[in-house]
Amino acid sequence: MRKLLCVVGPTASGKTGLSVELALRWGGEIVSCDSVQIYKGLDIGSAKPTPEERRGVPHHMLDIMEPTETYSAGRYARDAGRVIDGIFARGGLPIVCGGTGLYLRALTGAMADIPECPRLDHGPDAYKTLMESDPETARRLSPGDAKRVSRALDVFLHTGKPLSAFHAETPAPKYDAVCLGALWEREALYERIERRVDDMLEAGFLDEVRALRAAGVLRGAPAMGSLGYRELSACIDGELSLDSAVRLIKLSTRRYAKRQLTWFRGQHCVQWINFEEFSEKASLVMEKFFKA
RNA sequence: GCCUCUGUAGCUCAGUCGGUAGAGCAGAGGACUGAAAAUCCUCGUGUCGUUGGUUCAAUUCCGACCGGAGGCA
Repeated sequence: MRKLLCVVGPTASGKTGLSVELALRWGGEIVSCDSVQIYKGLDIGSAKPTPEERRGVPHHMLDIMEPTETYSAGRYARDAGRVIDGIFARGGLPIVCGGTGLYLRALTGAMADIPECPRLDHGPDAYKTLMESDPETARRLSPGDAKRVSRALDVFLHTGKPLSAFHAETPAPKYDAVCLGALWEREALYERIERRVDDMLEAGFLDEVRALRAAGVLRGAPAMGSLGYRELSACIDGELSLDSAVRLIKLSTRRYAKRQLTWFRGQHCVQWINFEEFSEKASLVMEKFFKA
């Protein structure tokens, strides 16, 4: 199984800079693993690397979707997998960089092979229905977890096969992921988050959201549910003051970082490295990476 | 200076007709198989401002003191 180098961590942990450093030093290309940077026009608020930040390193999986389109972990696995195989084919070093845990799992850890299933509205008794059609999945899920309950029903109704059955046939992983995690003390990370939100506003985040709206991207569009875009849309529509919007963005971003930490802590492939020591420790890791 | 109100969890506040207390928010932990920056689950011990008194027992009643807010001079 092919080894795949990944740089992971919570938002604002400095993944972008670290991965570019690695790429410059070892001749790599960046494959973004970020569910928001996928979208065109979501630049400032998604902290998409600018041309200067990319420092001439090729970046993939950015700006491939319109903000009105729906993307998915499955499509990411397919699209990014093709890009990575292309890099390998020409003898390059792909470096996956991003904080979207599910996309990374879909890419490296394999995902059940399930056909596209249209999304349906299952009404208030969705959980009860699932209990009858796929009790195994129902037991696994909380009745309040509307999205997963709904997804499980979509799969069952469209394929006639319970989601749990698909999961049981999940294929083996495609890559052997070697993940470097950018480690921060919680408090320091939260400070970075707050400062970065301020910087984003300074850089014209609000205008970016206005421009998207003006271009016809509705509030309900998939991309607009992202952190910051959601709150600033509410602000533009007069439902929030800018101050409270900013406060909310900081709050929900901190929570997001916490969830990412929970996710990546559970991934055993992650080697955590203190951000300050990253550059020096990377050599050792890379040496080992290339050896075996 | 006098009067009134007030002091309980990191914050905003409930409450205990005397038997050592609980909500919201913040925070923490967890889950996660094609919406994932999404979605969901769990978690509340704190000298009840300090100090005397009454009482078997005081965060609760009484007094003094120390913060804070307002009112009258």
